Amino acid sequence: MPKEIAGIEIAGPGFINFKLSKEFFATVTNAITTNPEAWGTTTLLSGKKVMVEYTQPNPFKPFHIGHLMSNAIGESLSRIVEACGAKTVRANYQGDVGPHVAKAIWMMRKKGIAEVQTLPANLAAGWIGTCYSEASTLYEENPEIKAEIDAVNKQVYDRSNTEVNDLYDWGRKVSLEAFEGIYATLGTRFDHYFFESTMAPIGKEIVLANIGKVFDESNGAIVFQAQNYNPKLHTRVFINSQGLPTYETKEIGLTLTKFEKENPDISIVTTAIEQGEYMKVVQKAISLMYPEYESRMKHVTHGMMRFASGKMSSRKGNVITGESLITDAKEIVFEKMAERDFTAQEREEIATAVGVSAVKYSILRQATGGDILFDFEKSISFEGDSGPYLQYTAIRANAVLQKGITEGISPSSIVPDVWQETNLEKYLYRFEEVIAHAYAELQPHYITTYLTELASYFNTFYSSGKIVDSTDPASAYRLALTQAFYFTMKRGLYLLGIALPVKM
RNA sequence: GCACCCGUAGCUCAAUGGAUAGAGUACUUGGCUUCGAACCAAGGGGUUGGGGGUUCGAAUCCCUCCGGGUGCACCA
Repeated sequence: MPKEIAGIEIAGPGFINFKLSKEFFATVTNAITTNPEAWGTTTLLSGKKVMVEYTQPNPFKPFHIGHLMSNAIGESLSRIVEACGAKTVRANYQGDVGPHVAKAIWMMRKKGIAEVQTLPANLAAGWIGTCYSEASTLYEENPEIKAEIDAVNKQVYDRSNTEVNDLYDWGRKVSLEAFEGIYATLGTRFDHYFFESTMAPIGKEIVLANIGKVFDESNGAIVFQAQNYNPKLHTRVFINSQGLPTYETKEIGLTLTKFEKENPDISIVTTAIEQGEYMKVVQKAISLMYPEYESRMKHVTHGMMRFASGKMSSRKGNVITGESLITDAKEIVFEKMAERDFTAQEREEIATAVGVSAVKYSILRQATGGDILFDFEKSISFEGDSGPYLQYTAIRANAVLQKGITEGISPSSIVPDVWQETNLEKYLYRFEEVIAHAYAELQPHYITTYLTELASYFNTFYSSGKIVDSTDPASAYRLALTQAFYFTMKRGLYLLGIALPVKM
């Protein structure tokens, strides 16, 4: 994807063997350092609106690792399309109805909520999640309890029991509050929250209106026979034989609501790969009714997080959730910072930024779609190929810049007469090309790989000699390069959804 | 059984049909009185699951076999 920076066409692959001119390096360095706000942007999606849906947790259930994966990928994609000039709209779709709710409420009622009602939202939500898990086990094992929970499920739907209503309202509110805390930790802010409870009637109306045209009756249910349009697809139920809308129908309601509300040029949905086939069927049905939406719907999938050697528990021995993963990562950062001189508040902020970066990096370092093999000690890495490595390198570059200021040396993009070109220079200019590539394939890991290599080149440059040296006239250019690197890394980390603390 | 995704160094992963398939990790060794060592430098480690084909050129595209994951009617 050839592109021009200040009139100079940039090269494609194999850059490292290309002989680039000093004028080229000077132009690139100057472009980055004089206008860092514009660096790391493209005009590919200029004037477009892109809606990105991700995370999708369920109130009353724990925030799972899958939600963490979807969040890391979705947030990064949101920022990447934004960098390509689009207006990004972030959406979250949450399952606030269904059997899981009834299970949790049944157990909540059994235990009583008087004591937990005063707890902070995250602890109360944790307790609700435990209620759900315990009830799920009983639901499978005990037919009488199953019947009781099914009865509660009906009450949740028709709101016929005040006690159930109160438990539902409180539990939903507390769950959503707790999720909000997690989003804040992860650096996500959603523009829209959609709920299954509201999408069900919208979708049902559309399905009923298209019976005979798109949908058919079969064994008392309303189905869509997708294989008639594409032999690789299959039949799915949209309204079951009891007249209740299934998840497919809710998805139709959701998609149409999105287009009606925001009319995005592109609508991206990030989910686990299990939804892959199902989503193709739903999108086919939508495209028959609304052909104008067909090319605008995109689905990005991620795999599961699998655990090495059967170690399915967190550091504290509990079941691993998305939340516990972050907590565990933070604890390791606290241990690493033990000897450093920080205030308590700094410690908390740094631990969050570095811990989250370690987790996000482990998700965003590989192509989306495949499973991630997770071994806590190895995967949450703070050395080498890791999020903290990138943060550390950026902070170190900034420390050099600060020293330049105290020594009174101003950066200059003019390349000295005697100068041995570095890989850092040869690689910096490719940043925007990489962003374009990441957008084209909806793959954040291109940026991760690029930043990791860039950091490595900077560290080599850094260790090859002093950057700030008032006796050396080349110091000004070395500072400009350092500055160009710093801006690029800072911007790149932002695109991955990783925060950059001022120190660590 | 059918469909989709995947198989690359001991392990975890990269590689836009293009040059000697690269990183990290692990292992061995060297480097902090310096701008932050969460760092850097050096070393060994490969029949890209097997076999065929297309191409000037294949980890990448096609066929086949083997192995793994996921999905296939009233869950989400």
